[in-house]
Amino acid sequence: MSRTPEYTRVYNALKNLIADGTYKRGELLPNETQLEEMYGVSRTTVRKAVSMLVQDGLISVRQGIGTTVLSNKTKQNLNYFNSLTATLERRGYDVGVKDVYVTDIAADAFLAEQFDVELGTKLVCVYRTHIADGVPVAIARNYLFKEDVPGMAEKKDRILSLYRFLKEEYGITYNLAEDTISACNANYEEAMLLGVEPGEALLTVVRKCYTGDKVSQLALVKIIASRHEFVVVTKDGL
Amino acid sequence: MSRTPEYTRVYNALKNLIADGTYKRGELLPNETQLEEMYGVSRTTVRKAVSMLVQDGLISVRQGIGTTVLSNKTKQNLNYFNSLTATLERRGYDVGVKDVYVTDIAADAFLAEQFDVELGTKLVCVYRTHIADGVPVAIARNYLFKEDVPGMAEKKDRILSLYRFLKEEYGITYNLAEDTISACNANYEEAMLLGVEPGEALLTVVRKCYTGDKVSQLALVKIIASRHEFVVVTKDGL
DNA sequence: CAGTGGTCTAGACCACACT
DNA sequence: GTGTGGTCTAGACCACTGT
Repeated sequence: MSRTPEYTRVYNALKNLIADGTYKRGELLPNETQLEEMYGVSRTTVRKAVSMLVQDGLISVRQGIGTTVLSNKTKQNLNYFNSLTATLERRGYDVGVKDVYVTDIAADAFLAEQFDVELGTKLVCVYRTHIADGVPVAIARNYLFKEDVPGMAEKKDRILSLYRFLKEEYGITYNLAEDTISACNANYEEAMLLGVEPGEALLTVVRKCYTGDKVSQLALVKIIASRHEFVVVTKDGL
Repeated sequence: MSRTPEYTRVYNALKNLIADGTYKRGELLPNETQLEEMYGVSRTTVRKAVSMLVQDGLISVRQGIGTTVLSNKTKQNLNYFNSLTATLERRGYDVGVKDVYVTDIAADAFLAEQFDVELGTKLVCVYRTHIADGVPVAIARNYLFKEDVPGMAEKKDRILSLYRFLKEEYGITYNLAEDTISACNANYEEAMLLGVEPGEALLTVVRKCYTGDKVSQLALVKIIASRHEFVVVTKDGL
């Protein structure tokens, strides 16, 4: 019961045992009672760790049968909310941004609705082009409340992962994100920035980040589809 | 403790109270102890129901503060795994399929790897064009094991929602799905089937459905991006 | 400080899958 | 029947937030 929860310890331990082949694909994990004993925790804690592995797509749990290993590859799936930078880094790319531009802006009708504020509310918009291994992969616009990030324009050169930057410089974190994923054809400007032909398919993500009950960041990201994909693991349902 | 779990009862009750405005946007829900008393259940059960509402994007939970209502709109988000048909129906479209074609096929290298079976394993492929309000929205290919769906070709006219069909005709259900979402430009054939220009952006979804630890269905779906989007709600993380 | 959610325990009984 | 995960309880203490 130290700083990190017990279920995190159990989760990491099991993830490692799956990664190193101690539990192989198609094999059953020890049952819940055995896991309780192995790690000296209660069933609640075991079940929390197991459900995290399910979210990772690493195991499958079936009542009456047991828990089987599906894969030994740690996947960078989007059930957790991660920045584009972090996702690309985990895939082994050398990640960077270029053409960072920070400007003040007043909320138009679209932004006012998204943030649920008055028209004209003072916002800051951060434009960036994401690079992986030297070539563009995505263009992003992030909108923030001006009052939340005083003096941001002067610090723009320090922005690589925006989420990390906001946390370190301003102590801003988010507890919930809602991603809306669709696609579009690149227009002329987007194509030039990304180095592709106009009309090429782009993945679009609109991300609303909540601090508490308030939308405190809105991100519009367009990603070259041939260089990126999202993985979502779901269970139950029809 | 009847057929439906208690947390489902609590979840639905709270969802209704949010939908009808008893708990309004920005307001706090009763705390966990109060909810225990209101519904006569333990804290574990309350927390399970609350976590389901978080997954729906309806509420936000903050330690030390409480549980606040974010929205009163029931969203059709993709944290639960649903068929395209079900999602479109919930949006109020009049849904159908056309050009259903069922054929036997032998696993090629790609399919053999996806299903983790030998090259040449006997599969069935179902081709369909999804229609909403009379116009095409998506084309889908679903691959199944031939042995799992004997005589399927003769029943093809009864397929509307494939998932419902498989459940009712063959008792097939899935306990896990892994969706990989990206985008592409429509080629000539796809454009003709969907009634769009070649090159138009399409959302692509590769869905692996698991029965236990085995991939038992693979779906390749291409959706007109301007008519569809995915919503994913996530919490925590960086 | 008081009040909130976050974590955890020990134990119980139910529902499902296989033999 | 036996063994698995699924649900649930009652209670405890920790960590964070605001006053």
